[in-house]
Amino acid sequence: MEKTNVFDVLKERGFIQQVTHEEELRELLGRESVTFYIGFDPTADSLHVGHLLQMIVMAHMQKAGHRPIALLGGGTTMVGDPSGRTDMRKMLTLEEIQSNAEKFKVQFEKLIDFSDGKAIMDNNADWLLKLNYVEFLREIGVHFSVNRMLTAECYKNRMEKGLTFIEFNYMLMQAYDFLELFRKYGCRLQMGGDDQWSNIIAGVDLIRRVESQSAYGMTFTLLTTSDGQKMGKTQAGAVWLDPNKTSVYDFYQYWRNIDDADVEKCLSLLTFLPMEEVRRLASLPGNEINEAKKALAYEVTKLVHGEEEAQKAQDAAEALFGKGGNLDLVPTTELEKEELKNGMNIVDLIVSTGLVPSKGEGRRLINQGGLTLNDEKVDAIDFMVTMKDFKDGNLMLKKGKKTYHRVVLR
RNA sequence: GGGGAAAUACCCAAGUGGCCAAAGGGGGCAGACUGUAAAUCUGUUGUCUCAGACUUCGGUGGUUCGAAUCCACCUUUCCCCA
Repeated sequence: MEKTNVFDVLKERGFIQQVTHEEELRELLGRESVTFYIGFDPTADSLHVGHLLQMIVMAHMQKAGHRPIALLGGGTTMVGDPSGRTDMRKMLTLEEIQSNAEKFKVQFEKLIDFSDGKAIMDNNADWLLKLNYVEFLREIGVHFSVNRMLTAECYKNRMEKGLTFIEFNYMLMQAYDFLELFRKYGCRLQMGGDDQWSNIIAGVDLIRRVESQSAYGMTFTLLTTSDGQKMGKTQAGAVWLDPNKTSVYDFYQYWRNIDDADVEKCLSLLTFLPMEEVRRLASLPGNEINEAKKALAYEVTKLVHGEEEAQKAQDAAEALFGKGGNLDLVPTTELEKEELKNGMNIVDLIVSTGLVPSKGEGRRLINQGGLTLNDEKVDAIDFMVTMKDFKDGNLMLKKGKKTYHRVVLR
């Protein structure tokens, strides 16, 4: 059977947004093993859902026999990418950046096989931090036209809000990264989110100019909801891949609750389910679409947290919303028996579990009829919780329709 | 370097001496309707020992019985000129 070109796979699944030299690149990918890179700026101590998409692309590419380089932006983060934002990035210290980079590594390894040189991880701090300013300007700077840079999409909105010189340089640094990786590993292709387009073509042009060799760029669609919002944001902030920052249960629930309109997109971009299956699931009518959401939640959770955890999350969800099942992964707070001896005010309890951030909100929640304790609506803010409310040492709180929290006695 | 404008709650944005915990919108949360969806409608949205009290309008001082509102200085941002 003829091997499918990974280019076509990416295209069919809807990843590709923009490509340089489309025909040429497709042919190259079909012909030989290509080393490519995607950069990740360690601006936070965990990757999030937006990065997941990029990791999945790397995995698709690796499966097709290409060699990924996950480039940690230890150097570029010192400067800050102005693309896609209207304000300046917070400056991070070198220590913060390096510590974040370490955490990224662990998360990459879940999706990408770094054994036997099948994939590479590098950090641009290694070459960017020791650059000599004048040399850099003479070698790299000469190839950039400011006039042209100013017309780049990524600087457009910054022209109104203000752009500092340090950020303006980001593009040169990223272009230089590509050149460096080309020289070091023969890297021919840079991929990234669509907001990286300007930076990517800068690198492609630089290699073509300096080395007179062909280099390519490709961007993916940004993960957005049907109404154009960036996906992976909740009221509590980003959805993180680190289970300590976003619990596995919450992670599962995030996907389980995705809009109908976004199900197909997510399935095709964030899972490895075959496209026939994706289409079948996405076209389920009416409330059967929930099956697709379950599949999505399970698959994505499995990719990030492993099969066992995904199963537990699913069990927990079944237990809460359906019947039976294992409650292990439901968010839980432990309470000392001592603390309940004289009863505990319900408002204090929900604040201490983190279900609500303040007592004021707790009272409001109860007054509006939004709190349920063991399937019974709590109707008084002075309700006292006592030992009697625990069944087998368990007490189940529900905020609104679907936020559950378990309290167990120790 | 010179001139001008601005900083308000999660975000945008009104408010120019007491009636301001601060309009309006967005967002969030909850209720109804549902399919753990969307849309829609309703309520709510500083903190606390919620009757009442306390802390908020870039910062620090000042004027005043009383300041988000007036004054001084500081910080930051933007615009125009060089």
